[in-house]
Amino acid sequence: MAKEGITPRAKDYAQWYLDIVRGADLADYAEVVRGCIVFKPTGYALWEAIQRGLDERIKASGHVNAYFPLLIPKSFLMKEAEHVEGFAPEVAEVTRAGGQELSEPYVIRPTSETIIGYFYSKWVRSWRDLPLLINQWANVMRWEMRTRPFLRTTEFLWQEGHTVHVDHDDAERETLMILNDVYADFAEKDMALPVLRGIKTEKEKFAGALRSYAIEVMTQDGRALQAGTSHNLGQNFAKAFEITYADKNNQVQHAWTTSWGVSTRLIGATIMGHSDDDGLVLPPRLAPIQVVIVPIYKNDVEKATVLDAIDKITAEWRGKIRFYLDARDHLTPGFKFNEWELKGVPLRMEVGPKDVQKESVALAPRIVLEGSVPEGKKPKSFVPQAGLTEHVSNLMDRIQHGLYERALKFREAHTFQANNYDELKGQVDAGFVRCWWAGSRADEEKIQDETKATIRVLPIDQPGGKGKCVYTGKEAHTIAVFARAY
RNA sequence: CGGGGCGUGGCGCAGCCUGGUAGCGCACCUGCCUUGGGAGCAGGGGGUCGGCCGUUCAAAUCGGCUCGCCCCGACCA
Repeated sequence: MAKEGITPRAKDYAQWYLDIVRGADLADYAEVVRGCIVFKPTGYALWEAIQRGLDERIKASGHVNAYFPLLIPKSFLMKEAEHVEGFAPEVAEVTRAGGQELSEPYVIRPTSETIIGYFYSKWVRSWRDLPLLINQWANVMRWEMRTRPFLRTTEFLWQEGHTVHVDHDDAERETLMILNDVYADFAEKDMALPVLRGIKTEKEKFAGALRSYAIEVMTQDGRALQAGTSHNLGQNFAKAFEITYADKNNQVQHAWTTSWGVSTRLIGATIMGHSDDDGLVLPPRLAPIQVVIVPIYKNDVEKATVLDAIDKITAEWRGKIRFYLDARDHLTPGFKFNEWELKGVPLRMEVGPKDVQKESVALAPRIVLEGSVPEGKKPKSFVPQAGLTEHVSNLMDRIQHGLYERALKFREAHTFQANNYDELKGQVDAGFVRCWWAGSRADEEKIQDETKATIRVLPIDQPGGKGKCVYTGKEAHTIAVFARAY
């Protein structure tokens, strides 16, 4: 039942993804600028919805927004050894401006720890200045070898939070609070995507961090997509940039910093997590258009009465339901049905002459809901106009929850337990693999060479107890989750 | 950056091997007619064939260089 021009997932998942991006009109390749995309209005509207949900949570937890320069003196990037090593290969430099060579080149920010660190060192003097809780919405640039719309582009949009704390524990609390109360909460409630929360291994952690945490989403081909990261930077950047404060005993201390970010990759996560062979599927809380209305009529008289009925029906929707009336005259209803399914609108409402007569409307959810008509037939139900606003609002909730449950079931069905390395090798192409782990960084690298899979996280929720390491056979106290990553 | 594939109206493609004034489907425009799951008919507009250089009387077609895109791999949010 795939739409024209949409490659079925089972045939070619990568091509399916690109077909959705193009078909739903989310982005255009910026073919004149390597690795970049244009966020078209629908794609950008998704980003705006993501910004709203996150910004609300970021501010509710005491942070404020600010903005730092796009250009960073190259020397700044060099100050934290591990950080340089991690980012050097992918930074773009500005060496010439104003018609002459610059005495010191700037780099275009790949992330802003360094320049923000410089300013924080000026702003922080006393323990009374802490915690310093600032977030920035910005674009960044990383010269990646291979790009993919939303998932990895040379330039991308994100938010990066940068905070300063008095000690390790306070920084750690912040790092975890962001992971749980901001990122995981947003992903699960607004994006309807279940996330796996955990700690990154040494091999996968942020360049320059003491410890990195992440939320990981499972895509429909069973791979892992890092959807957000939160880092306890320890005193590494505080030392590199001399962020110090006088404590209560007037002793000068190096501060502890954190940073955390999510990017336009979340748009890719939403696409990969929910969409199907008919096109994009959007969770109602994120959808720029929640209900599309398709009027049905045969002549001008019918058209007038139908549009009039729609006006009355939607009069009380403003501010409650985001809807759009597709009044294009030259297209048949059937064409519109398919087009809006491709664009992922959660609910379609049809209003025709029969509905006007019977004071009903036809409602067709984008996904099959629990307890409705099984696969094959597209579910469409006729409901009375009386009480419709509430009915539609309820449907939005049911679709939102339905999406979450569907994604969760999928993840559970594609999460395996490996007791030995052979099992892991066999399972890792199909999904997440949980196993006991006591290996080294070198062991992890060897596994990556042999299976393409890496440890995505050491889950925060550990079962306790002990077992045999999947690779070394040694006694292990930690469960790791392996997967192939995007 | 390595291996593979591909650049021809907005989109998808044919034409290239064997050089000779650029074609098809969809989309678009106009009109009629239709409209509860991708309607029909008629008329019409739109492309210096990714770019540059070369071979030739003549290049979408042959040769060289270059740019870009897609897939696979190494790097990454």
